Amino acid sequence: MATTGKPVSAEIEALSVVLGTDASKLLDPTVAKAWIALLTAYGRVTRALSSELMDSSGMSLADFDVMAQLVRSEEYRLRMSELADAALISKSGLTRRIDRLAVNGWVTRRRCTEDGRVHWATLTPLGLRAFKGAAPGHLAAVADRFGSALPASEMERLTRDLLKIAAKNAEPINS
Amino acid sequence: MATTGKPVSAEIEALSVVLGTDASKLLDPTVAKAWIALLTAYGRVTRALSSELMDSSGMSLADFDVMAQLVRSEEYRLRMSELADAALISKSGLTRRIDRLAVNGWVTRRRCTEDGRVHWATLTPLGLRAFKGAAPGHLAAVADRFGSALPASEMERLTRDLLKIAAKNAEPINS
DNA sequence: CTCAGGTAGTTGCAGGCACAACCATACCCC
DNA sequence: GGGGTATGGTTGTGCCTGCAACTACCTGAG
Repeated sequence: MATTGKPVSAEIEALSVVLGTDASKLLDPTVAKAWIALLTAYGRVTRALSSELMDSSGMSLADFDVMAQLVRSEEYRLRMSELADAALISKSGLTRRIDRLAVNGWVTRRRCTEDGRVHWATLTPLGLRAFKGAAPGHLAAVADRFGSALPASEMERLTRDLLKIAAKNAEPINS
Repeated sequence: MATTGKPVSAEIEALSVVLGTDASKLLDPTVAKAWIALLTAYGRVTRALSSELMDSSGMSLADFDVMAQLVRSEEYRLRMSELADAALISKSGLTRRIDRLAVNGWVTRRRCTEDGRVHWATLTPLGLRAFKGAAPGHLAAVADRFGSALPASEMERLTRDLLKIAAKNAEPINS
């Protein structure tokens, strides 16, 4: 997902005066702190990973995600919409991403002969090589910047908590 | 990245085949799961909050952050660079954001008389009213979508873990 | 056979982000 | 004072995002 850092939210404390009501009734300070921590951690890690990957391999984080999905697919190919769902981006976003990947020669787009609406995005041998070149460094960077911060047991708990949050907000990207 | 519903272990396996080495040596599956959970949770929550805030108050998440910083400031004003640091965005990003906020009449930008390099961004009465109108709903949305997913003790642990991750990646946005 | 309705994908548009180069001002030191 | 250097902001560029409107195509009901 993506890429460059998104906005980071501000402190929510000290708003009580302005709002005229006790802001802590609107948002528990404990929650506010956690929220800011999430935004900060996400922003810093993704910013760093994104620029490292771009520098080392010339691909964006989103490029990597898309190619990773193709790598794990049957025959290195997926339909556009499957791919969009798998990479958690919008259909239009994927169209443009595939455009760029195609320019690099990393992916081809071909119309499906059986169903003319469908287009297959297929990883090329060149794309596979690019991915192989990028993956070790990128995975190591994730391990370093994110994975090494917590012991395994804590990491598992973090995962459970984050998935609970994600589950509370389950809405498909592409409606 | 990849946030499919499929198990991460499968992903690691597929990568192992392609990479020719054991991918789990590059990235522990536990870490991979946590990383994907982080991306998913962040993406879903921010997307939802962003569109809710935009629909209800016509401001972006980043607009809200910037205005929140001004609200908590002395005399509702900050220098551009202070504000950029506080809102965790780049200087250029802030310049353009203030442009837009100024068009709405929510913020003014004035040159400092004592130091001609400095510009003060000041929240207008109109901006304050807009913020007051937006804040309760937005804070409630954060509480609902994020805060209600975990009990307080778990939320505190989550905060600690996320801050550890953030600390591992401490790099200023504006160099 | 045909036409309405659904599905797959692309495009127009509006915006968001950061980096690097750039301009203006201030400051300091000779 | 004049020139080098640091600081504060803005601009140029390029990439990213998603929604809504649109085209192309398939499919099932009549």
